[in-house]
Amino acid sequence: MVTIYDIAKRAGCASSTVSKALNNSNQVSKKRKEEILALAKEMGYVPNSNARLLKTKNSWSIGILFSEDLNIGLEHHFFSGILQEFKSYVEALGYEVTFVSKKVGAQSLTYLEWCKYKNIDGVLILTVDEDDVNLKELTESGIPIVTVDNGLINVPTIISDNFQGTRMALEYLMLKGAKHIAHISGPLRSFSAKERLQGYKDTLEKHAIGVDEKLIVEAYNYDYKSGKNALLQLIKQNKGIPEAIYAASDDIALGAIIALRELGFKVPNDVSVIGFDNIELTRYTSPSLTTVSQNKVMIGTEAAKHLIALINKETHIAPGIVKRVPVELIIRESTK
Amino acid sequence: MVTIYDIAKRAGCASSTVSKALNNSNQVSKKRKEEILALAKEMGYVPNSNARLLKTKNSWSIGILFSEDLNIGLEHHFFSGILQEFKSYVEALGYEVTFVSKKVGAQSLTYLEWCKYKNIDGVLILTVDEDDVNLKELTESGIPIVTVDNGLINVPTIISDNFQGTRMALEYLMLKGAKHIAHISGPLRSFSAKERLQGYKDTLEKHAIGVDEKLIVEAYNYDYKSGKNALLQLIKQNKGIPEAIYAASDDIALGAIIALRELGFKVPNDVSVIGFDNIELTRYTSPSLTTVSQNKVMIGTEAAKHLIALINKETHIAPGIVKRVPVELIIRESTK
DNA sequence: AGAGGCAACGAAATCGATTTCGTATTTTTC
DNA sequence: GAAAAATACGAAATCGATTTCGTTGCCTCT
Repeated sequence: MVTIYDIAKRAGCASSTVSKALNNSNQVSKKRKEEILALAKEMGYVPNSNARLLKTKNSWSIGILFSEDLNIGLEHHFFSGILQEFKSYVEALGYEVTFVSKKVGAQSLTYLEWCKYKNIDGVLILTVDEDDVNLKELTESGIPIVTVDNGLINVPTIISDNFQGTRMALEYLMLKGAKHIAHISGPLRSFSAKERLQGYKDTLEKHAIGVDEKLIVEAYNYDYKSGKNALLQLIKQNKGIPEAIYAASDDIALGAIIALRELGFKVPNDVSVIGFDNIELTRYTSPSLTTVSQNKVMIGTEAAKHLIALINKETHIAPGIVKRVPVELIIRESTK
Repeated sequence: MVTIYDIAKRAGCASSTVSKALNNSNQVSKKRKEEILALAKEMGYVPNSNARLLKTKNSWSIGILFSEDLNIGLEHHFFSGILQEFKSYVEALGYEVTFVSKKVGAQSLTYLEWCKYKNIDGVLILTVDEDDVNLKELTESGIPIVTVDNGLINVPTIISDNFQGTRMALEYLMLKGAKHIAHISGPLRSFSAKERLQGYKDTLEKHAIGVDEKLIVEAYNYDYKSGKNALLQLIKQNKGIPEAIYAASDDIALGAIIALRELGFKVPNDVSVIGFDNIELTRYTSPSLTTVSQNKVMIGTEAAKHLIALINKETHIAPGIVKRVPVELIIRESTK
């Protein structure tokens, strides 16, 4: 490993001069600079981040909190899509993105300890167990943090406009003549699931339609199987199928459609179904799915922008929802 | 930030003693150790990774090379699934996982420079542009590296058994009576696509069936649209449809099925289709897809194991394929 | 009792950068 | 041409850990 001392020796100057030259300080003459830069290149010099950061602190690195304790992995297109955009944005600014861990070698650390240990500049919370005892310590530490699609107290949050999306979905179904619209909600430990359920109730109310609790079922998870089970439950509860179903996610909607098909019902002829997410494949299913599209690109980008602003102290920590990202209704074949 | 000096002051001893106590050295008495540990906890001491690594080198961190130059993002279930497993495995051992970048602040670096700068212990190459000029420099640097599903020269590779998978798919179709089996290959710049194409030719040969070039088309990408286009091309080339199609990925297969349906053909009655990957939703499509399942869990885990072994020098760098991960044929409704 | 060995600790060097401050040289100003 | 100011550089401190090596005191053994 070649160091600034090696360069200094060959250049016949002090290491401090080399450091200044490499940092383009105006305390060193143009001639010297060029000479030192050339030498550094020739000798294959690469700075040592540890030595540098020991002095300068700010690490140019951002931690991603992606807890696997929940059943949501990186495979989940929604989160991985957001992460992708977030990563692109911050990397272009010169930040490294790294996963927040709980261990270093044999030693266990809390999230906060790990972040301090690594001198992390900021954290994006993607998924996390809200009851994790170590979470609060982190969110109250003063380290810049943002989160997406989450109901974390005191953390700036970027989230889709679940109310607007729900309203658009329901009003579209109403426009097409549906009177009794069921809702398969997401698991209600999820913040977005709660918002969509609330949006469902609000919209019905707005249209002077009473909420029929029998028309609401909760899916156990955001996946196909839960969608299937929820649909069976829905039918049992109502002794038949409603005219239309608004599901809290595409996976749930697709699961419900499969179940409907197995029971001999036709979508959309017997029942219309709307999902939420607009995952890519919903264009290709049969029938293709009418759904509320979440803007992963914008969510990821806005999260990045906000976090960077916090890091640069261009904004202060405003707990709660700092940005509602608009959604879009994509009309396809699963609604008539 | 509390340092070992702060602790030393309160404990009435030297900083070196504190360091030894924290590292459980046997050069310090049990009584002192306990006293210092207690103080450290009370004072909220967290070590400084930069100071530590400056002396000790090994960083306990592993870089992920995930180039976005290709059209493959983190959303791609295959790669994100592998990453997920890899991450779990190495994090449990105390490694941090971080994305290899090309910038630090305003400064641009090559992959290798970045890894040296960060003192990275090892690298997993997930996706990368094989023609990137900076890639060779990295792979020849001597830093422990593994890659998956790739044809990188001189890099230990973990990959699915594409030959076995292809043979199983084709022999199943033959068993069901298909004589003329077409192949929609993946983009041939992809290593796996090449292997699957070769497997196709080998298997036909083994069964004394001549290879009909008209029955082979290359999809432009691993996605639905390319599958659709490839199918149209296939029909044009053959002035009709073959009895069966073996597609190099599920996305391609689904695209082909959509195209077939739009043209009025029934799957599997008019034509059988087999995919490759076993992405989760293929169980739920209509018809559900017969496919060759790739074992993402095993690929991710094996890649992790191999990289750790390289880091610990328990094995030496063996360029080329170090592990063929078995695949499995999942029979569903898209074949008759 | 004296030699040898061990346990427990501290002083100081070290890792590789950045940064402050002092000094010598050159340039500007009146 | 002398004083003032700007420029270019180096010495040394610093960041916060680890590690080597030397020193002390105490115990053991003959």
